[in-house]
Amino acid sequence: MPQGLSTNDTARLETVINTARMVKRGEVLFRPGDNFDALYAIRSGSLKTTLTSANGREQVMGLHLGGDTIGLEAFDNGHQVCQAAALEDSSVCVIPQKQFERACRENASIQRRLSQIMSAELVRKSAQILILGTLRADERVAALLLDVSARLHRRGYANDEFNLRLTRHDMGSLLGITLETVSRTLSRFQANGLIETRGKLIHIRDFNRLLAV
Amino acid sequence: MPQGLSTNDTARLETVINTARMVKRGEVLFRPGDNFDALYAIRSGSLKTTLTSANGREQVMGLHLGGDTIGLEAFDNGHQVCQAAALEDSSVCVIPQKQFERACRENASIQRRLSQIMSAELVRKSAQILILGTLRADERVAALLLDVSARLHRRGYANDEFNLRLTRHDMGSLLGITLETVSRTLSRFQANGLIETRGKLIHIRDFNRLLAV
DNA sequence: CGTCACCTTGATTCCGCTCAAGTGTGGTGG
DNA sequence: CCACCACACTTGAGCGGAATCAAGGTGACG
Repeated sequence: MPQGLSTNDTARLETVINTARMVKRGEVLFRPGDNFDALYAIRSGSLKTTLTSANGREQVMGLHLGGDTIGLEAFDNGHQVCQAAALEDSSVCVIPQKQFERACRENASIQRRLSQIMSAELVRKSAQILILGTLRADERVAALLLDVSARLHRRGYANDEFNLRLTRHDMGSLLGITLETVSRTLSRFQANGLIETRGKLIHIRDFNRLLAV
Repeated sequence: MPQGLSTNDTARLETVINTARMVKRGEVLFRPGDNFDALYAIRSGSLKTTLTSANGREQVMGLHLGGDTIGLEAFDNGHQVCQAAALEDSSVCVIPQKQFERACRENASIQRRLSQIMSAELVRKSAQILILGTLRADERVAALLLDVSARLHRRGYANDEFNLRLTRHDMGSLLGITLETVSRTLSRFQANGLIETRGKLIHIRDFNRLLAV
């Protein structure tokens, strides 16, 4: 969140981020319709956001890792639109909306940073639309693995081995395919030596061939 | 754009929006990689935004009508990520980024309005992800027709008849299906009395059955 | 009035879904 | 600590919806 801010601006930001909150695995951080009283910056762990349509179908909108900020959709009409649930025991920074808005008003850098974060989220969603609109099943799975790998790498973790806390069902929902297709695709990737999996643990063995779809 | 702003705030906003620009049908307003020097508020007409992936597949990201603001993704890294092209002769307000940022700094209402616009765009993209991830072809086509209808209605136009300037190909791309499927679906809707079409002109005859997928 | 892009409709193919059965596996309570 | 149980995962068989391939038809514009 403080990325690109000076030490002074970061200090100002920290005055509004006074509380951390634990979210246990499976616990829901916010639901559609909740009042917009805070943004949440993920400190550790991972969450998924989901949206359920009128006819009851659930779609996983995103997988969110440490460093991500969630709840941004609520600026629109003052209410949350997604549901956010923890995939593992996680810790989030609570950023009270009122105080954060004041900070934005007083500090142009923080304000610009907010625009940047929201814009980055727009880009992320655009990428997801591209995946859902143009890729075949195996390409989607490869794209997910490479995306998670790159995001972890950017945060200083190993990029070739990680725990993907999503279930096969959630991965399928995120990618617009069924859990069976996800499972089969991962099995095939493993058979072809692209990856190794053991349950939720994923080891990428051949980045080039995974990139080549 | 000035929605929800006081007359004073609107006046302040208008000081930065000094130029209108015509964009002829087929003309490109901005491209991926262009420097972020302005946002664009659509005054009249319609545009499409598209994104082309590394392997050359093009995805229509959105259909943008009068009142919409485009170019918001560029806050992320200072460059445009989508391509915006006019679907018909259109007019857009040019909002120079530098001056707009100053206005945001000086005027908290304008700043809040920016957050709101970006958030609304996040919600719109979420809805598109939901469509691409969960709906079948005929449901997607129905969703598009109803979405356009509702947006026009909100702007005071008739909600049961409109000109959809997208080609079948673009509609298909937007919805993640092929142009043939779009064409067949529209024909079937017409045969069943849900709509009437004559080329790009669309007349909705039965909202209820269209809603019922 | 000819040309070109867009659209419609049909035939066939195939990718991913559905249905089904069996195999882990982690969390809980005895 | 172990046994159990619910839930998650894997794999197979068959089907179906949408893609692909193909062949006209339609309309806008110079």
